[in-house]
Amino acid sequence: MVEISLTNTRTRTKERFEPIDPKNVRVYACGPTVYDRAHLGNARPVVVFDVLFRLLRHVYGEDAVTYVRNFTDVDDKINARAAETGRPIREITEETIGWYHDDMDALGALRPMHEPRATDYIGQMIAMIEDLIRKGFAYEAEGHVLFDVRKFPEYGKLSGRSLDDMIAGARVEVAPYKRDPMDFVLWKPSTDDQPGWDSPWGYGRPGWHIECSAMSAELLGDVFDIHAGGIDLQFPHHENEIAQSRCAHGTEVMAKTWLHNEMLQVEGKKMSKSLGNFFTVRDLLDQGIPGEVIRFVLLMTHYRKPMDWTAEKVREAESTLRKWRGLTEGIEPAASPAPAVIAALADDLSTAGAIAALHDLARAGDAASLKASAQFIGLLGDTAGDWDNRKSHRVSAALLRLIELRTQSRNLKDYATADAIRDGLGEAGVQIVDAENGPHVQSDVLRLIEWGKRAGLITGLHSKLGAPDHLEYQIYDAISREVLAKIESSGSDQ
RNA sequence: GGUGGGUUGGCGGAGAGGUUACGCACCGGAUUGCAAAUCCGUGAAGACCGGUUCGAUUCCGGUACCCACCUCCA
Repeated sequence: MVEISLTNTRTRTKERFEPIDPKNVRVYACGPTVYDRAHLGNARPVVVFDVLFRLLRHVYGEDAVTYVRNFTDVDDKINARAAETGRPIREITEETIGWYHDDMDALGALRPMHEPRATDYIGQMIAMIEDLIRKGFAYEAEGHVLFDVRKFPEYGKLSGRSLDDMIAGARVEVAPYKRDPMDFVLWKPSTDDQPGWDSPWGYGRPGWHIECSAMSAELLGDVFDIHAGGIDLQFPHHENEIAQSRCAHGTEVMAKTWLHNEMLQVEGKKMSKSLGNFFTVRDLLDQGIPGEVIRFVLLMTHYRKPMDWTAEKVREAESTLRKWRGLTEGIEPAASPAPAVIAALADDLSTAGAIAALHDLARAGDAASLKASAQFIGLLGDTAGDWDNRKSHRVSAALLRLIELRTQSRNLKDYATADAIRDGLGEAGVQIVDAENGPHVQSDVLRLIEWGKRAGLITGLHSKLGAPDHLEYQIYDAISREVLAKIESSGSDQ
């Protein structure tokens, strides 16, 4: 049996992972609030914990792992989006969930077994809140129900803070009805135009944190194996979840192991709308960066380190994958992934180590093992990386004509024209490569994007409404026409 | 102010108290009309200051700098 070790944020140590029940290993990951397209930062935990899911299934058996990831579909950001667009909340959340599935599927992430929506668990949340009030951990005040943090001495333990420190550094104004400034909302009143449900405390809606406590208890039990999420959720979200769940259930822990991934940066800076470096997964896919390449880049960096998204990494990932795809084309994958890859992943999910092991396999020429191992972490799949087989979609009449012209020129040893064609296309990152079986086109996605922007074919980054169709085709066609015009005009001069 | 994380060769990024990480880029060679790809090969490192040790990039202490969180956030 492979031994998995994981860095447990709760104990701040790397520990050997031992499931509570090896026949049913239970994992909960905090999912998205569904009001907009998933941005790249949302994708990191999805991909990282997808690898964890795959590893657990490998070690304990396909049917021995229960993986839950929620959708938060009641939230003030959603209300705001509804108010600003005039659309019904349900329509927005449904649409966003559909987008989320599309985008995460494109990254090769397996769907969890359960994807509960908060609004389907309002009853359980109300029951849990009643329980907390009954046990003296929560109180009602002015239509709100609040958790009384002073009743839970271990509050702050997960994030290593003391209540007094937090109060000293707090920058929020404190609602007057709170007994302690750090008390947080379990239930709050709704106005008629806000989503709400009838409750013992009147018409209202749940606070942010209670949903995860209610849903994880319902689907995984009072105590489960792993709770995962971004490090930014450690406080207050996870701290509050722990307080609610442990006090309601009277348990020593909520989850045995807590995993937190570090944040994502873009070109060395925090991704933010104001810096203009904010983009969604869909933006990248639409620009022609394959989901597999995005996945590879996300896996290049260990999950507990801040990861920087750079153009250079995209280029490197693409070239590596192209190489491996060439090496494994038509090869039947081995029966199981290489032990070195499993060993790397078992060591606190070292995806960078696993990639290094894949490089070893590639260098050794073990294509079957490379393919099996890469597929194990969601790479070199038949569909997820469907990006090298799209050549036919890109080829327009103008491009065909150019390729033909160049072949003719080469046959006539008119290398000046032949090279002018290749260099011209090269301007936009479109490359003609002479292989044994004839010329074919390849593209440098980043240069393609750059050229597309300059030519006005790509406008704006944050595409909420989906991409224009065949953006790549348009760029290919545009540069081809440009080069063709140049070649033909210089030809007629002679 | 509080809490947590980081600092490795041109870039990315690992492990291990003493033996080449690895990848990309670069450089040299083979191959190619030229490229691309491929193959072979050479270089190059561990923020700073102390300590422990026969020996530290790897352990301990301190300093500097960077980042995140403390407010919705993966």
